[in-house]
Amino acid sequence: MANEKKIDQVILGLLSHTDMTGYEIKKRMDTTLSYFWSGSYGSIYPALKTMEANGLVTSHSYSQNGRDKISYSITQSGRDTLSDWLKRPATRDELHYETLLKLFFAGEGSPSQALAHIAAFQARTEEGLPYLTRSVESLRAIQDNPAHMYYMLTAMFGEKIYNAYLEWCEEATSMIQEYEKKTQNSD
Amino acid sequence: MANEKKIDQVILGLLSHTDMTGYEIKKRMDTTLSYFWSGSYGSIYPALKTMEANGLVTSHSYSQNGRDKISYSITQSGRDTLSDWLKRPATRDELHYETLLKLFFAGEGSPSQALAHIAAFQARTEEGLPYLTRSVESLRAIQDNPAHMYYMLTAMFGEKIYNAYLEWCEEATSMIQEYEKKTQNSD
DNA sequence: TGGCTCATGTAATCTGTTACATGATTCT
DNA sequence: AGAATCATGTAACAGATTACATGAGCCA
Repeated sequence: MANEKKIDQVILGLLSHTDMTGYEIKKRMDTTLSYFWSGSYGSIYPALKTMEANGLVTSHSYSQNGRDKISYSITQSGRDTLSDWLKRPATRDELHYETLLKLFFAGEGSPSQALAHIAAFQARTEEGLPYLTRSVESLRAIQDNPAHMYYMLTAMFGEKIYNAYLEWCEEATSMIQEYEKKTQNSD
Repeated sequence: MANEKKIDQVILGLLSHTDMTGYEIKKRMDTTLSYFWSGSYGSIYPALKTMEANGLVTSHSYSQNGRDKISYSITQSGRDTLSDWLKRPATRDELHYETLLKLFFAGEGSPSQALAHIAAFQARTEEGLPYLTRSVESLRAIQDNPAHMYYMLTAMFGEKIYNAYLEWCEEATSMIQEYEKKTQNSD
């Protein structure tokens, strides 16, 4: 009955803001949503087809700059579906930190490997943080629209945990380096 | 060639510390690893069977308190597989925060719904935090073993981000409440 | 006695990724 | 000219969850 497929809800949510093509939806996931959601073309395009067949979205094809595009709009039925989903409590948050997993078992490897995993994680985080900081700043300025407040809140979440990541990276790195110094082990 | 199936690596990692039954592996995931990994019986038991067939683990059945158990041990081949995996960089961390998703689209719902999602997230976080704090404290005391340092580092990670979650929950809650006051909207 | 936890397991299903294919346009 | 990006899409596969089944022991 109730549509629980998450990818559908994400797409409906994005379309509730503005019309988009499948390609744009993917891009949006890779930027605005990247710190709390992800999805591939292989899930987006089929989901759009299915939802159109079910009357949750409509499409119209057009050409822009010589490129063929298919833009999707949310229907009232789609809005109702999204609204129903928003009413229900979140079932759970699915977090799979491969980095943490490798660190947890790092006793089977070497300290330098552990340091490398942390450094890679740190680099990725540092790369993503400026985008979040900019988002928070620009959204703080425009308080016209309730939706903008919610965007800001999620961006604030991202900014906060990214900063927590970076703090942790520094602490963890120096603890492992201390340990290396004490044991004088090479690998 | 190289075994990339994550559930296999998690199990090998746990077995690298000590022998365990499938049931114990599941329990461990739900406690020690819960803030960065999860898995179900439906993935654990079949993985154990397959890995036994491939010589990565061995099993022995016994009875304890009248209960039949199957305990698994990691083999040298299993350790090699784990070690190979630890050498390779983490491909990516998969984070799916359903809570954030519902908040991002909360403009299509009501402020009270948004507050409810945050409150539920806060409650779950508050429930899990004491376990992490205790883990960090007890692991800080025993610095005998490199493996313990890595456990502590992951627990520290959990503690840090859980505290960041809670800070954010308070900020987000009061911002939404401010907004509600300004607009005097009921839902 | 009834309900919960311990303990193992399977089948159906879901959901999604990866890798590929296609072809046009824009950038260098 | 060649590489990268825009843009859509599919097929094969991977990986995991859910729901169920079974049965024993423990607690109130």
